[in-house]
Amino acid sequence: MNGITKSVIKNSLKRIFLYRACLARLKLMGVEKVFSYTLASETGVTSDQVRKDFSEYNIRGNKRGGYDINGLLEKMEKIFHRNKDNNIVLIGMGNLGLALSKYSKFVRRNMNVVATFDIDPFKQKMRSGIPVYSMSRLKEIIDRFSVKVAILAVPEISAQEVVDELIRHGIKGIVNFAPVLLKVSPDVIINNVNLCDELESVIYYVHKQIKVDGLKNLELLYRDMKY
Amino acid sequence: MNGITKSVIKNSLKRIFLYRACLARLKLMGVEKVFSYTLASETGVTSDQVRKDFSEYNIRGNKRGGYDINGLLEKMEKIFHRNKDNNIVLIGMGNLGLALSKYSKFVRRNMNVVATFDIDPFKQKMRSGIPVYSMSRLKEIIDRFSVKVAILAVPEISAQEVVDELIRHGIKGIVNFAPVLLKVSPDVIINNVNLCDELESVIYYVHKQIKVDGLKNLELLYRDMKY
DNA sequence: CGCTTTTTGTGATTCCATTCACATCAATTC
DNA sequence: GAATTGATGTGAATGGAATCACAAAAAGCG
Ligand SMILES: NC(=O)c1ccc[n+]([C@@H]2O[C@H](COP(=O)([O-])OP(=O)(O)OC[C@H]3O[C@@H](n4cnc5c(N)ncnc54)[C@H](O)[C@@H]3O)[C@@H](O)[C@H]2O)c1
Ligand SMILES: NC(=O)c1ccc[n+]([C@@H]2O[C@H](COP(=O)([O-])OP(=O)(O)OC[C@H]3O[C@@H](n4cnc5c(N)ncnc54)[C@H](O)[C@@H]3O)[C@@H](O)[C@H]2O)c1
Repeated sequence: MNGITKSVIKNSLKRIFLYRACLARLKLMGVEKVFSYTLASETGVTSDQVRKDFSEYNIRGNKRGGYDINGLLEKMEKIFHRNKDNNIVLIGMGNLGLALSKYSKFVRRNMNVVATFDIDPFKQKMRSGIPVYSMSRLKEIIDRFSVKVAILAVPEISAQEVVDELIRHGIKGIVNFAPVLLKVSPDVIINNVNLCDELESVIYYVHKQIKVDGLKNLELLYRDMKY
Repeated sequence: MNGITKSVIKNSLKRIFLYRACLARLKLMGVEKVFSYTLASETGVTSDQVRKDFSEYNIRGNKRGGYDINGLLEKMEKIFHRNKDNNIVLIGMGNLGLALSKYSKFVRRNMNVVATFDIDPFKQKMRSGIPVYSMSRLKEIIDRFSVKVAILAVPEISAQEVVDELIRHGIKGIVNFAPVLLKVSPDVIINNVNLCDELESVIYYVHKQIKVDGLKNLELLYRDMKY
């Protein structure tokens, strides 16, 4: 039960999600076929990339005919196990947990938050939306709904102990919002989402960009001066 | 004002954030010096990686003596512009926006959400925490606080129009929670955070892992049968 | 049916991030 | 103060992901 776990989610997988979102939109618009370059320009990648990604996930189209949107979406559903329901538990019904529990897009993708848990008895009284249970019922619910994946939205300080408990009860994958590196055995998938870092990254690049723009202007100025 | 924007945040930068979080923890514990391999084992990377990353950001230590934690943290603060305040606006005070507006870690890192905005007059009446303004005051606030970065937590359907407005008023970087690809000019930094995808990735890898484990067991069985 | 056009699928190539290997430097020991 | 030890810092090697280039397949057309 140890070893730091970096989240290792492939870029190609993230792109596949992009393609799928795009395909769903096109389908709604009544489109039936796409070419790799259509998807490419919609998602901001190259058409080679699209085809290479499809190739990696064994998705194939019709030479010359492009791809059939329905077939493509079906294939993706199978790949992503969206044909079966995926039951999820959410731990920590604070600010973030509450927002996540109300997010309807999860359900629309067959990801059902079947129950939420909180240590705070006051939170357990909430009666709108998804039920909030005490931590003592964790095992019962995980077993009943064959839950394999959890969302963790508890404070930093409790994150590790909660994770240990989750794994003891059979959880195999966790989306972790607490800004700590969890120690788990390597067969457990951890995906760390650190919103502070995401924001700070943007600030960093914005400052850098402004500096670069500044330099560009300087260069222009210099060029002007030469002629 | 067009061109799809993928978020391009370097892994090395993300690791630097990891190191920093780790250093802050160590400092609290009263530690004053670290070696690259200390940081490495704490963050689950190799010590080469740590040194290479530091080298990329021009952070340098003492040969043989390792790194001085205070010096390191100061250097990082400078790199990340944490010595100055960074003013942020948050658009969309729905479920997610509300949670984010209450998140105290932003402030602790000198990232101040100076104001939030919502189109809904009802939301504008909220009087706890950060003020919620109507969109008509966007320009005024952005100018007054020299805001360069925004958090976007509005519905998918409004995301693009709000982004256009933000950029018109001088915003240069956006953390976008709406699951759409925003079209912006290439000098604007976009960081897309798609929580559905993050969750779905975990589900995908968990299923895959279970399959792999299954195979491993099969192999064991097979080996047992041979002898 | 064979020729042309169009798009896929993938080996070959390039590019970039990580890892390796070691020269360099600072501290410590004798 | 020379020798030794233990760390950094960085070019070189490696590996993996993105791009390129083109052969193969399907559709259309005379
Ligand atoms: N609020 C945000 O927008 C935000 C943004 C990014 C990251 N985060 C991170 O997400 C986590 C939750 O943030 P939050 O703002 O919702 O905090 P919060 O304090 O509002 O909520 C935490 C909840 O977890 C519960 N809890 C505490 N210990 C528990 C335990 N051992 N078992 C079960 N439940 C427990 C608490 O009762 C509380 O309801 C934190 O780690 C925070 O750093 C929050
Ligand atoms: N709730 C979540 O946990 C969650 C998780 C992941 C992603 N998201 C995404 O974040 C966004 C917000 O989600 P939410 O659950 O908070 O939705 P929500 O409907 O609760 O909140 C959206 C808010 O934006 C405001 N708004 C709408 N149009 C606007 C405009 N043109 N200008 C300013 N404000 C406007 C609305 O009045 C509302 O208060 C969505 O795109 C959603 O897909 C939400």
